[in-house]
Amino acid sequence: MVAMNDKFLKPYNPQETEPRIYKMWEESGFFNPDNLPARHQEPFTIMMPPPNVTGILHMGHALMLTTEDIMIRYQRMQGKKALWIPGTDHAAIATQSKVEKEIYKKEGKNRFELGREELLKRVDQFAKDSHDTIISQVKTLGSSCDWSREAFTLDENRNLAVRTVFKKMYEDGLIYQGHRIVNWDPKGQTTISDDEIIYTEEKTKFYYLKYGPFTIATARPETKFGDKYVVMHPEDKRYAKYKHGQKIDLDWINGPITATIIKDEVIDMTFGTGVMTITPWHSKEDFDIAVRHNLDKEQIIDKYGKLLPVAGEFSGLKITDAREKIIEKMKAKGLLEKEEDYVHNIATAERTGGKIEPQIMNQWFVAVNKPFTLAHSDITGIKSGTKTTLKEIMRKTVDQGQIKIIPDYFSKTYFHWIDNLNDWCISRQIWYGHRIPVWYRGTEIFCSEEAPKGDGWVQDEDTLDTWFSSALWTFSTLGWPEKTEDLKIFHPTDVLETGYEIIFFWVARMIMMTGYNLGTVPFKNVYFHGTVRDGQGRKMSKSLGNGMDPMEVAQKFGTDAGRLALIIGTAPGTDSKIDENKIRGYKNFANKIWNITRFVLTSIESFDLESKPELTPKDQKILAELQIITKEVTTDIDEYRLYMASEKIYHYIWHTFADIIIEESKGALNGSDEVAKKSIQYTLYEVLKTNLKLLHPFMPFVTEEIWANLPHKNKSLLMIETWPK
RNA sequence: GGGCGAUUAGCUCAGCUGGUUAGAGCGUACGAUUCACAUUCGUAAGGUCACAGGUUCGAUUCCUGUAUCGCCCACCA
Repeated sequence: MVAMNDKFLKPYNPQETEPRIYKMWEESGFFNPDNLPARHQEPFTIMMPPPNVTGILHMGHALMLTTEDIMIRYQRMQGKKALWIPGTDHAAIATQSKVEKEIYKKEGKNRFELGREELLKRVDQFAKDSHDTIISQVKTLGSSCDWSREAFTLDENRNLAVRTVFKKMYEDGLIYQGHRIVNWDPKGQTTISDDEIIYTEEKTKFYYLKYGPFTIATARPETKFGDKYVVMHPEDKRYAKYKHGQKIDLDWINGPITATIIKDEVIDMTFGTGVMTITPWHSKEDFDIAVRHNLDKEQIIDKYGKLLPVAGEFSGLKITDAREKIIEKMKAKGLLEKEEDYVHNIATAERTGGKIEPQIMNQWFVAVNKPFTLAHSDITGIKSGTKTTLKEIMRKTVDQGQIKIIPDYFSKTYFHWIDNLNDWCISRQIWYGHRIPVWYRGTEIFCSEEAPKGDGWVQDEDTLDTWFSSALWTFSTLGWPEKTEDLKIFHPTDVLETGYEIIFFWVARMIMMTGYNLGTVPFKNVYFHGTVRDGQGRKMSKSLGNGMDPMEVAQKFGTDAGRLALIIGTAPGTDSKIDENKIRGYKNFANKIWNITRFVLTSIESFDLESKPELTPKDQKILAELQIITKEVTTDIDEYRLYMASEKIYHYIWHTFADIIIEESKGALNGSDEVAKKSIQYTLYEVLKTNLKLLHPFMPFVTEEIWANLPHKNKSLLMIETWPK
């Protein structure tokens, strides 16, 4: 006799169930692969892309965590030694600027008034609070990750990894210091990398200025004070009478100067007047021209965005204030020929919104094209002990198929980026982050993991780009540079699951750093998920007020429902839309399977679970079809088609199991044929059990709760049950 | 300016390597339901698979071009 738990008489209650089940999982210890039963030998690893400690999780995080949890739960049930390491990211600039803004709002102080030590104290506290919130949210979403191995990109172990890598690359000449043109953010008071720039359209004036016998066009007259080179294309017939290197005296903004003619092929003869003057200190293109012809470079704008003494009477003015005044003066001097309206893209800093002012500064860079010897290599196409470059590592690993990108078309984007890649500026003039492990004493310079002995050494003030430590994530989380057992077992990892928007920031740099430090790949597969949008396809944002809080979803509909709503219909790499109706549908589905269980358990009350009755042909057919579905679902998950797998299970449970199998079972259940009755009782229970297993990775809570209340003996937690064949 | 992707039922999308009547979910319409279901079940609605060519015995599915939309990259002074 089988007694049904009374709880099935009421509708499924996710709010009560989910926290209780999560606690049970945690206490079981099975999130940690070391505690799994002996059959779990072959490793399967995912490193969680660490959420920034800048706030709370959004639906994008929920999609990420759900996708990864499905993969991990599935592999765990497949008998893999499944490891999913969770963590958080200090997100240097993002976090510091957020805290800075708050302090300024409340106390009216900027970071320089506060001081390095005090600011770091505040940021640390903020990061800690934020971390705690995030962790509890990750748990609410059902993530079966190993909390005993949790990591933070700025903790001691990760810092050691960073220092170790820096030193090694410094000694290999792959990290170098140099006066080069960088993206300076006057608002954030730091450099940023090319990838942290966002271009926004700006309407402005385009001025045509008389420069001796020439007319030059510019949108930025305030940078023109020091311009003493005038550049044109060598084949431009209009200017054929001027010779390269020729000197010309002319009257400029603040009086007479001597200009030098430069001929260079980068000039576009069709744009403007085909002539331009250059400002090498504040323009990448101009800088390149200056380097090519060995020209002088002069700084015009300081790091606060103010004009330097070279601007004469305009010295000390902010560039925006100076512009009009300069134009007035030029007009008065008769140097302004005409002005036009003009729309162009200006570079702004992603985090602060500051207008980027290129500057020549002494910064640290990673050389991506410089050859070095890779001592040990498991990378296809690069032999151990041969010369290679970081760029080649990035290219070969994907090109040769050692890393598979899903969906495949993103590899095109990836290669395109690599082709245009320049050296990576890694130093930042902010305080929150990994401090550069370099010390100076007079003209001496010292780089190592630890500070040098002796007096008078001063450490470099700068910190590293946050992506530097992120780039080490797959191996720094496993204990590198120690040669740990974990590293041996779990690396390379199996899947990197992340958003396509960080393919360059993170994915490429992980490949580069892992190739360089370990001579291998960080992961075998990259799975990109898309952006989660609202029901109308708009990006969720605070200003639109259309954001959806995963915690509210969990509260209102249950995490399981939210998970399924995020996964079904979401092919890798494509954006997905989600609204409450969709989630409500899957909440009903959770209740549907709850009721199916109720029906099945009521129907088998007289059945002996230990027996294996003779099956009717009809029931044999049902079980055979179930096996086909099982195979299809398994293949879909193996090939990362989670959206298909989940939909198939959903469809099978609702429209085959409930609508057909159960409906048609009623006759036999209520009939007098004992053989048919026993047969369908057995079949119903088998179908239920298999479906719970198939559904578990997708809807872990409701399935585990039902499983716990099934009457058969010798069962373990559903999360470590064997995946059906 | 360069690159990538999308265009399939009212809406949101599937359709993997080309093949009999092109699918799902939601929505809509009608009907049935206190017999597992804070409901559920059944039935239905007639989409030139953006457009134009091509390859093929045969294309929504492959190729070329066009149009519209979206995303990414980019130093046009």
